[in-house]
Amino acid sequence: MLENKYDHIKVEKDLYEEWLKQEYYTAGDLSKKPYCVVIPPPNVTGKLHLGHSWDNTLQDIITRYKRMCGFDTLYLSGMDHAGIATQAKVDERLKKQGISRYDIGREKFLEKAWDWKEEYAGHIRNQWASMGLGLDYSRERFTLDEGLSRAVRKSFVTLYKEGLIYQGERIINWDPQALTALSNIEVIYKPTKAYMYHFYYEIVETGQKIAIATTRPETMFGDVCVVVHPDDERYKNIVGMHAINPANKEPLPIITDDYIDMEFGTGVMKCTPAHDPNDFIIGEKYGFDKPVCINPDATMNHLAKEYDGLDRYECRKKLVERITSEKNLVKIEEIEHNVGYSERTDVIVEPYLSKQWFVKMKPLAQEVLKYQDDEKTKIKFYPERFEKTFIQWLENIEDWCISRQLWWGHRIPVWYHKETGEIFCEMQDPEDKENYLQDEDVLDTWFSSALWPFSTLGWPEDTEDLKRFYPTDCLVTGYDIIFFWVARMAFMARYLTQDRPFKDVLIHGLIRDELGRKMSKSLGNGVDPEDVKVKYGSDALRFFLTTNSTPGADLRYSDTKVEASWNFINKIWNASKFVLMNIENMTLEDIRLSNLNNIDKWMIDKLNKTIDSVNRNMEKYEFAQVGNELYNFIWNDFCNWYIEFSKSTLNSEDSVVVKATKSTLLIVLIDILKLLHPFMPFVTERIYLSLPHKCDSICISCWPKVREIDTSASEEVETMISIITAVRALRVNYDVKPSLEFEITLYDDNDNLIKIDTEIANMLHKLCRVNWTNTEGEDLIIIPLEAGKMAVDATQIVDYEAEKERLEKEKIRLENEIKRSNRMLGNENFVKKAAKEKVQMEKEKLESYRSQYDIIVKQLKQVYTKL
RNA sequence: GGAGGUUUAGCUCAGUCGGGAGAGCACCUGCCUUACAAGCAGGGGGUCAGCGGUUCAAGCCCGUUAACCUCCACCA
Repeated sequence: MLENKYDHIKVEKDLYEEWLKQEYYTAGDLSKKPYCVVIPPPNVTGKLHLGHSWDNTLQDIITRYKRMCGFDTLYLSGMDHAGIATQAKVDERLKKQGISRYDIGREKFLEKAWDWKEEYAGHIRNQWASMGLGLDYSRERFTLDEGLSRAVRKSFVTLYKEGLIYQGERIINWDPQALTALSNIEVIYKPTKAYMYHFYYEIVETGQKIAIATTRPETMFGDVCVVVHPDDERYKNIVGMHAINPANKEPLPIITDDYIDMEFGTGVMKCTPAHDPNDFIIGEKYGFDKPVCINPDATMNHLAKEYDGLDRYECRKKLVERITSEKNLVKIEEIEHNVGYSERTDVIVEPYLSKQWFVKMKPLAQEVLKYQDDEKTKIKFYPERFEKTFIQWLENIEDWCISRQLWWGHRIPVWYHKETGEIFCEMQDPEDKENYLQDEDVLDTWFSSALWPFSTLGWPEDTEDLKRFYPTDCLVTGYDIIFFWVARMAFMARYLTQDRPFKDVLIHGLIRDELGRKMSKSLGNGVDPEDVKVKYGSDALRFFLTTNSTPGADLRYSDTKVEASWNFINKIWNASKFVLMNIENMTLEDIRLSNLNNIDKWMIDKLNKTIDSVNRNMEKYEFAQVGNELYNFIWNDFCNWYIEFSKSTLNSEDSVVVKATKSTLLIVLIDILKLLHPFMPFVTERIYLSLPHKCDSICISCWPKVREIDTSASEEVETMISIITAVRALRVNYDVKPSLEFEITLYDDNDNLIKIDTEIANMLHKLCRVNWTNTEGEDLIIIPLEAGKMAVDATQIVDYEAEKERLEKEKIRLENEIKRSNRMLGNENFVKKAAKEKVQMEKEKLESYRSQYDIIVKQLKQVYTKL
């Protein structure tokens, strides 16, 4: 038996441990068709936030649904080492102990990092457990584990041998705090206040002065030339001459290139090949040196002469002061422009010339784009529009800088011969190791993430899991990491496995606070999922997260909406209690779908329609739609109507009638629990296990199926429902004494008497004290119903004033409807062009309105005589 | 500069095939009816952002304007 009150803490307790013990989520039933979702591996940097809860719940809903539909379902568990992020956390922890990672060295540092990983992996698993995720822990992977490291090495070696990974000296984004290179997408551009400094450069040959502007004066120590546009009349005379760099007094050759925008600034640009990507291209083109004047930690080097060792901004300040004192300052302009910041450390990124490893992207991207054209090989995006984002990025892709100057990560599998410098890159380490030095760098953390869907299944080994579950079926992730992750998995999978990594991608948005702001640490507006779980339970949180937005849209967290979800669960709890109280010890085996009365049949019919629609929407990942559907079905059809009806039938003396209704109650309840289970696994399991039948967990039960049922009486039941609604309204509108019984008659649209089933007539009497008569009288209130109309004996209803008001309102409504209908039918084009059924329907409507109108007018006349 | 999104009830959002505008919360009225007052019953509340077009018919399709929000690329 269920507890009297729904207590989410008690309900959710202990169930998860049992599920794991029974291995419900361990895939491997070879008699079934496979279905696979891999978890986007969370970073082992900290606790999971509400965004994870959302992401994971979506995956869990999909896999629970598929499992119940009879698939051998694998929801694969795993975590990400998150290179730079984790290293920063471990650094921070060491710093608190007064240690730097350089004090303890690479090996010791890595030990600390592994400790950190173990600790946070535990937290993460606890959070997964409290969310109820049906993960297969027997296959759990970590991006730095042995198998995945082999996959990473295999990929690197393969790509390297094919020439798709290369080492190059290029301008990269340098994080001067983390002291590592970054890829383009790890740089966040933010509008920032800055100054544009205009300086005079003296022409050596003529002594004249020209003005050149820069936002980063400290890089002037790395300048190699001055560039103007070849068509610029203003500077024609000085091309080929030299300008004195006011920073170091070196003469700079003046050259021309049509890269220059004559409209911008003074139309003259200084060129710093080692510190600006565009300048780099020019430097290459004309064969200039590329002097580096800034150190990795953003201090100046010897080229800056007296500023050697100074921080880049300190140097800027001092240099500007000096140039000003030398009267070479034209002006300082305050501007706002986009400045790149490191995604992880939030320091300003320095464009920096350095030797790094890159993945050649064009050929890899091309391959994905080709496959994307074919329905059979493409990755299908839900919603579709994100495919465009994905494609556009691939079409404009730049090479990917994959080396990082960190310790926590996959060490680049490249050795340099100590004498010859020759590169060794194989699956095995070099045999004469003592003659080689391994590359110090590690790989971008996204390199291993890019292999996730197949590396976790055993690739590069041709394992059973890989054969069975790959390509995976659905990937769920936020739109913010389409570039970071989805695109990279796509091209790695194409290249290394000659397949797509997954068939579908379900994209969701960002979670926001009540005011629509992004949840962030700095705003302190984050909502901790653990708090929500304590207050409302996981089930309520899950239902809220997955039924309150459409795919791809952002979601606002709302306490009152989680509360509404809780209320819904409470409703289910109470309805279940009612069913359990009334079925006594009836078991599943006692259920018979025979001898159902019309109302029972109507209920099953409604259930069938709900199952049908839920199935369609589940396949499309339209979970909000499913949620809405189930909410309406359960709260309105089942609780408000059927349970109320059943209270009367359950009192019947006829045991056949009682048994049929009990069967229906039980059938519908069980199916409701199953339909809801993917959304709210705990409460549905708790109730399911309380049912008097021998059964295993609802987790491994069968998804509901539509039942054959006679639906001929459904319409009649719908009519009954509309009669009850109308009578209730009458009682309120006319302020009728509760004891008063109504005498009513029912007509169809052609004024023919409708005979009503005794069972339904009895129900009407019980539920709203309505008597069924065929009397025709003068004093009738006519109420239109969905189908036909209802006449109520009004002799006992005294308030003619109210009746007049109601009728007048009704008259106006009907007049308008008739006008509208006439307009449509009077329109030749409508009659000619619209679908025949539509025209016919409209004609019938008009008929109905007219007859209703006539009655209302008659009624009104009568009412006026009474006033 | 390029791309995408949003605009529907007081608030948060649905609205699938173009064919009588919906839900939750909030609000008003009446009820402790033996599953549930976290509930039941009844009710009020909309120029579907503006303008134009296509169509017999537009919240939905096309164009345009406005406001807001993302993403991408970034210029000395």
